[in-house]
Amino acid sequence: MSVQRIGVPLTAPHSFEKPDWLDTILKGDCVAALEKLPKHSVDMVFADPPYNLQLGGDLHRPDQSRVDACDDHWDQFDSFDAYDAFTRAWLLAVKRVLKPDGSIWVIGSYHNIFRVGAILQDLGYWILNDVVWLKSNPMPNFRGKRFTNAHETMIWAVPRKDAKYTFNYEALKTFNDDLQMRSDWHLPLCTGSERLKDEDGRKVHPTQKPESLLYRVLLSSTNPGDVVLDPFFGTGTTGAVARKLGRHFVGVEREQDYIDAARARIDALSPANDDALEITLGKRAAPRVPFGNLIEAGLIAPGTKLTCARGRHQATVRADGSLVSGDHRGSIHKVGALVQGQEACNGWTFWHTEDGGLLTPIDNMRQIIRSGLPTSGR
Amino acid sequence: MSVQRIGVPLTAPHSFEKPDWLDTILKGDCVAALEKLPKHSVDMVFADPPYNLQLGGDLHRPDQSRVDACDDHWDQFDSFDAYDAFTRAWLLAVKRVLKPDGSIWVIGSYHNIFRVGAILQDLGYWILNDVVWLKSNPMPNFRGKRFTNAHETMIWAVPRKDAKYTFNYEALKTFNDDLQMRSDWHLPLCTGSERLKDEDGRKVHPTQKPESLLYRVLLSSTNPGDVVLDPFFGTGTTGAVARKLGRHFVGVEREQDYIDAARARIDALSPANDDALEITLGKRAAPRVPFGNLIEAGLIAPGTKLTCARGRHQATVRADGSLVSGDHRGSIHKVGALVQGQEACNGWTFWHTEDGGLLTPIDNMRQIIRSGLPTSGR
DNA sequence: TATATAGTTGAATCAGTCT
DNA sequence: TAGACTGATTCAACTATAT
Repeated sequence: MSVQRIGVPLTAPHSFEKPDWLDTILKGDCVAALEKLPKHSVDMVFADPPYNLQLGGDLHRPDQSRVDACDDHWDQFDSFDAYDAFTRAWLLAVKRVLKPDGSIWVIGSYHNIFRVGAILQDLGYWILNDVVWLKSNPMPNFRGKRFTNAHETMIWAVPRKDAKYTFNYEALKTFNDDLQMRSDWHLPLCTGSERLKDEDGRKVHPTQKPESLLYRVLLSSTNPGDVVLDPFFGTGTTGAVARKLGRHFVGVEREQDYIDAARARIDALSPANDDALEITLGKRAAPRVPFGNLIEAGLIAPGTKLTCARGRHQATVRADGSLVSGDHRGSIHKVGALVQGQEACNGWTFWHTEDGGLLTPIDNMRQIIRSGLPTSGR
Repeated sequence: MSVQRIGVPLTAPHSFEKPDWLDTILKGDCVAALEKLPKHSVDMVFADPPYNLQLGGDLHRPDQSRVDACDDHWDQFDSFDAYDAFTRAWLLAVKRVLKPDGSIWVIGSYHNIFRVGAILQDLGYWILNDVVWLKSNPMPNFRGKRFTNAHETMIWAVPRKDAKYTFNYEALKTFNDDLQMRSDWHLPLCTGSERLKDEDGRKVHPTQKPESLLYRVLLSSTNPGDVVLDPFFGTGTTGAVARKLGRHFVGVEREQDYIDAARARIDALSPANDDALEITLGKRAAPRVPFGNLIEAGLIAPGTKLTCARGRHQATVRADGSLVSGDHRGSIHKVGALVQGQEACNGWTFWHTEDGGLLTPIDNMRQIIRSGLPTSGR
């Protein structure tokens, strides 16, 4: 994978000086700072605005340790109206500096993304896709009160319906093993050595995004030499990936601590170093197929009897994918272990369905699900 | 572990006739039809509203065959304002008939889901999760101008912030091979024999949802016997799955063709038997057993020494079920917290009895009480 | 040095009942 | 209604320490 170099040829027909704001971080409120940029001067915008989380008291893990919540002042808003006004203001300011054929990405969670999306549409932006970032290692739901919040949503939009935006279809397809890139991206959180820490080992920013995410965003919707604006620059992930990919950046950030960290981070990079790119490529794994999927898919009905290969043990399937065998209840693995008096058991190969005397391991049905073939329905 | 029965016994203390609208499809506009239902009469709502698709002209595949897009007249709105007014109206009508502790699911795509989500919040609904349905076999993006649109978004919400909603956490966890269920659901489209076709082999409804999706929705947020409302009933996937899972349904639909198809589809079904509908319940569903009961039952004697799992902390049981450890006195939970210097502690899992070097959590004795096994008495 | 075990952590709108 | 009390609840990945 090769990368083109930055740089505008000095002899280009419309040559111009490199603007002084290019590859810098503007300090201040984003709406005010964006007034310093010329109209239609950036090719793409990546924005990670405050999510307006409305957290209650402290949350503790089952081991009693306290969750380090994002409770920073910049994430606090008095009401939805206040958040909407804020959102409308910065999206308008962005629209002025964005080129007519540029595009914008905004990331958010269910706390804010619906408001952002509706306001984007109200302001005349045209949504191209929503892309979901599926986290391979999200924080669990410790109290068991909801589904694990395992994704965030990105909206990709253009400032007008008929914009001729950049989309590197072939590059993305190659990147994705020659399959069209889908709207679901499986990537891990920003942890480990990539996560910026201060001298005391504390994270510098509560919500630093992984470079792998920005890598895909910039690769898909910008060209080398393009200018990428991030109005909520934070610790500069957008700038770091832009530099690695040979794109220009301009950031806006209010907090001096974040600016310092971002500046140091980006200055340490040399542009378009292929080696540096390697680490940004995320892992991708095939999704697991839990036993419950077979029931949903109609491959196994609640009430079905399962047996082991020798017919010694029997169990009945319940609606939630649990098995019952005598007094034993639980997952296919747990009940398989219990009926055998063993510590562990692979339920997929242990349990079988019977059809006319023919025993078939339930693992075979999992293969049907994985293959994507249509199932019979129930 | 018991299961509620379908239907209300006529002799029950607060007996009432089965409402005439139960398990029926109301024909007409959804706001008008919902006025026929009593206030706070449904436990859960699943809504698949029109998507407000704005397709400019026909879409063709590379081989020039026309894509059968969703261009039915019910899916056309003149503007975002019109769509918002429509959305506000039906979400308000739904809020009247939904029980205060019920919940609502709404499914949509990027065309409409941001407006729906923002209006839900504006109307005072409290979002619990957004759940993404990842399609294992989505329609490719034929023009290669965007990412393959491979998912739809569902919003799960309650009508007020402090609602005590139904969430079958343990059942879903069992369903998912003993891992808590996440907000990303990988499920195939509705195809094959499940997809309703007319005599000419054309699909009856353009956006028929897979039963697997509804199966998971109903399993997670309803109990057997609950009433599920679908204000955009279409060809009745919600009703079909509700019947299979021993839930009641009520649907609203404008098109007679859809009503006929849905009615025939549901009438052909018989509900699963009660045993198969039984689901895995968590500890919260079990009756409370005070620590003193173990003493009354003779499972533990006053004066017994308890220790933590590592033997670091010790305490003595007193006749009233309180513990003493140094200067600390109080319940198993309070003393457990005090000796560790923590705010809270689950005494049931913290304290252990010792027998020949073997440590056993006192929670095991609680299991004996709950199981109803005979104890030694006093 | 390699492997095993223990500890830490991540954008989180995270309890229910009785007095 | 506010406060006290009971007691339920976690997954993947990385880091530090121990063997």
